[in-house]
Amino acid sequence: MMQSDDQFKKVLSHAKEYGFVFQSSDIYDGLSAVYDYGQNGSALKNNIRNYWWQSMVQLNDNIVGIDAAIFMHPTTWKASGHVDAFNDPLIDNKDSKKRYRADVLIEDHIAKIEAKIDKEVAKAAKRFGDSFDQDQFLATNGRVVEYAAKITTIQKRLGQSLEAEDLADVKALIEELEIVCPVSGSKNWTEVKQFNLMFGTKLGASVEHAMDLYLRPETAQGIFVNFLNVQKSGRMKIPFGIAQTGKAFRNEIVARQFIFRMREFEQMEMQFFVRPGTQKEWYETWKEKRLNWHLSLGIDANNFRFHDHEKLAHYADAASDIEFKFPFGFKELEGIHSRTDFDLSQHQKHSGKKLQYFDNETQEHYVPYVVETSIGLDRMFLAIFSNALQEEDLGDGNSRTVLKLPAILAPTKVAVLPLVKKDGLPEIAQKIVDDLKYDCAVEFDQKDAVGRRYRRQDALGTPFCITVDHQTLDDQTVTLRHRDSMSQERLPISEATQMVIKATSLSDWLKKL
RNA sequence: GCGGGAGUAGCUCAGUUGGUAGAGCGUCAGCCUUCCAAGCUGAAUGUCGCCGGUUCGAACCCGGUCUCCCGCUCCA
Repeated sequence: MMQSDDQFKKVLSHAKEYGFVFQSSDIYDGLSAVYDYGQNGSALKNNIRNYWWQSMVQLNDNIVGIDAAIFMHPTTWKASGHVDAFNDPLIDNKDSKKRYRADVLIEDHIAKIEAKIDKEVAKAAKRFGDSFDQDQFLATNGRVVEYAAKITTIQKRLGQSLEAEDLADVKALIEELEIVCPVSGSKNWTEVKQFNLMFGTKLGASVEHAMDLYLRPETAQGIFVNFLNVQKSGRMKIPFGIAQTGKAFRNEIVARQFIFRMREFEQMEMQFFVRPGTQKEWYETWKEKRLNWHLSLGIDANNFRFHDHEKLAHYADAASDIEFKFPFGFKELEGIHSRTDFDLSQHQKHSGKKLQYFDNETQEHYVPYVVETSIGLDRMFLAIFSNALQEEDLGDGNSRTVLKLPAILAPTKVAVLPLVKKDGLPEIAQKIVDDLKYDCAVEFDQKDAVGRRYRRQDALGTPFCITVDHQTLDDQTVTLRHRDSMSQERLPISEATQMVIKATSLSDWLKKL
């Protein structure tokens, strides 16, 4: 645990020191749970996004990409369920310091009353034996009728209070029912507070004509509302997928752990539309495909595990997370969910537009089922970055800090270094840089001893260094130095540059998928 | 949001009972010319997170506030 904390701290300070991640609005003391990507971080993030996009959209001829707007029609969020589900009345117990959803607390109380009714019924059934008429008993037994009436009253009042957003009355109800905290047993409650997980804003310049909008809390809905547009204009045949990357926003009560849980974050999602009844096999297929994608980046398989959900959200018939071993433990990196036809059906209902597909094979219309893969780009960044950052013991009493990023993801692919700053070596090195920059991200560095420059590039994750020395003047060869092994090989300039270009181009990596 | 810890140079951190700031590394300029961070010379960088209070005087004491870390809580 201690070790993990230390590792996490190193990740934080390394990210800042080497221009990967800065806190947002740093000079104004920062903004809670919002981060900016720096010169190297944005390059790494773009590379991750690009690798995902290529392996989804380019490699699969039945998956296409879109880029939907962040603003969406407000009804979208009613249909998706976010307006209700992302709106929780919460209450704290001052003694146990535990937080509860106020409505759940009251519903638990109702469940206790229901348990009492069940008990009465059971007792009566035992007493009367075969002649017991349960319906009649429920309607006539004084105690049971009283309980039932009480439940109805509570439910009605809770419903009215929540509907009117009368939070004071919700608290009053909790007090009147003498609900105690399950942990402390006390009735020492705070006020009920409303937490809305969606960010609201206004469309329209004048206040009276403004329309309430939300910043999207997930990108998936942009895909669902465009289902028919894409299917028809792209002549897509089921099964097919729509991929999208983009920002989403959640007003988290608590956002922590660096870029793991941010208020503004980026998702990479693919919604795969399938014939009803085939969702299970597609779900399994995508679980496997997605894990393979992660493994293709060369990260140890022991850092990944599946976590199958036992408690499913109301829209899902299967759900699993790919968890990654972050410095603070195994946490969700990607979700693979079988979402049934819930989303499309909901949008069909709320919009009044048919969102159906005619299947020529089966000669029938249906609302497709959806298998979703949804990964957090920022989480992927953190996974890659924290896994790559290593303090390596060189065995001779020295150690080095090295960022072992997959070559295709590294912000800079190669640094070109003149061994010394004279004798025309810098000019040759600069020439190599100028030739290489059309093919990959390349850097020039002539400051300090060459060993120190190697270490600097190690810390930035640059996979290759090309060093120009005096021999280069004679025979046009250079030293190609490899980041991970620290080994060197002597090669003609053109061979060295071709090797770098090949090792850092996507195609060889994509072929492994 | 609650509880605990923390905030001093780019990074890691010192700073004695209150007397207006230091180190190492890094950065920059120059010298040296050497294939794995440690040679030489010189330099820059802080309103000690912010605001207020106590005091002749605050990095230090007190209050508030912002931010970060840990635990709870929440997590489609």
